[in-house]
Amino acid sequence: MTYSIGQVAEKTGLTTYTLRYYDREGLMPFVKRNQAGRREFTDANLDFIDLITCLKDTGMQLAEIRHFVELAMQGDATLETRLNIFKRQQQAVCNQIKQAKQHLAKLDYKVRYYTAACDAGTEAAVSGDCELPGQPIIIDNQLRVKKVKAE
Amino acid sequence: MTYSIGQVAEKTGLTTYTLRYYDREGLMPFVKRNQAGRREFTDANLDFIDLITCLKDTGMQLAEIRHFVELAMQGDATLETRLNIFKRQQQAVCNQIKQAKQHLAKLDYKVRYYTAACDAGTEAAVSGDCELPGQPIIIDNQLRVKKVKAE
DNA sequence: GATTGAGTTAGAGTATACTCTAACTGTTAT
DNA sequence: ATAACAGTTAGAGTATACTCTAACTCAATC
Repeated sequence: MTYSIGQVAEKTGLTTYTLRYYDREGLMPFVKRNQAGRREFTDANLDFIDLITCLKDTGMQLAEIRHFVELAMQGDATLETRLNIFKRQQQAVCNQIKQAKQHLAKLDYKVRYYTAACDAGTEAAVSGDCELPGQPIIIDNQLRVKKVKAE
Repeated sequence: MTYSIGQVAEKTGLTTYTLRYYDREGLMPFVKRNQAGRREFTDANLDFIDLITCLKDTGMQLAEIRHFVELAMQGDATLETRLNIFKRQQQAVCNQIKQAKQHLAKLDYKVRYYTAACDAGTEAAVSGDCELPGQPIIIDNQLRVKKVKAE
């Protein structure tokens, strides 16, 4: 079972332009052609494209990915180099997740801050340094624009 | 206390080129100039630059960030819009973390796979579809290149 | 007062990753 | 056999985010 470039585009979500671009950039030297010169992708090829996508999405540049592909084409002699590439990328993604969580903490604070400000009707009523996620948000009821309902 | 553009570059890790570029792109309309026309950054400005960096690092484009800055400059009338921007970005980062974790699972599998392959000396000895993280990695000792020490 | 150093601008150049166009070819349906 | 369609290439164009250069200004030091 093989797939045309259009079918692969559908399956992967990449455009045919992008797939041909990747091929030209040396990211897919394993894709065979039929007698008419058209690409015929196998299931193994699709798996490899998924891997390329994984590496790209985790911040690896196309040039580095091409390098990895070249190593993979050379067979067992490059096993250790490839292992190290994955170890490095693994570490990189761990750091990315750590950083993303820090960013998320900041965004969480901003949401709480702006929720309080919306509630009060003005930023002036909301205390504190917007940049300190740990800090409690205090509303100065004197400065409210929208009045609070008495209980 | 104010800081020159060079001091801000040191503090933030951005280059002076980048800081001026951001200013030109309308990301820092709040930065004041001294009588000589030089930028004078306040601590509040530094905090805002940190926020810009947070938004950029979580995938927001400079054009969107400029839009947010414009809203912020308009004051309380845009509080809700700004709240919604942060809510959307919060959700975006959650998804990014989820995706990164999936990528990491794939990379973890690759590391285990290549570790086994390095150990065996050849990929041929390592079983299974490299693309299925759940699958156990089995080594065919018949195909080993480096022999295992007998116990 | 000249030099050094850090700032200013406008605008050109670069890197990366696509994205599209034009001209052409081979396969399939009418 | 002709039209429609999906593929092919080389090469140009675009988007985004910087990155640098040139020419100039201002403040401080020798």
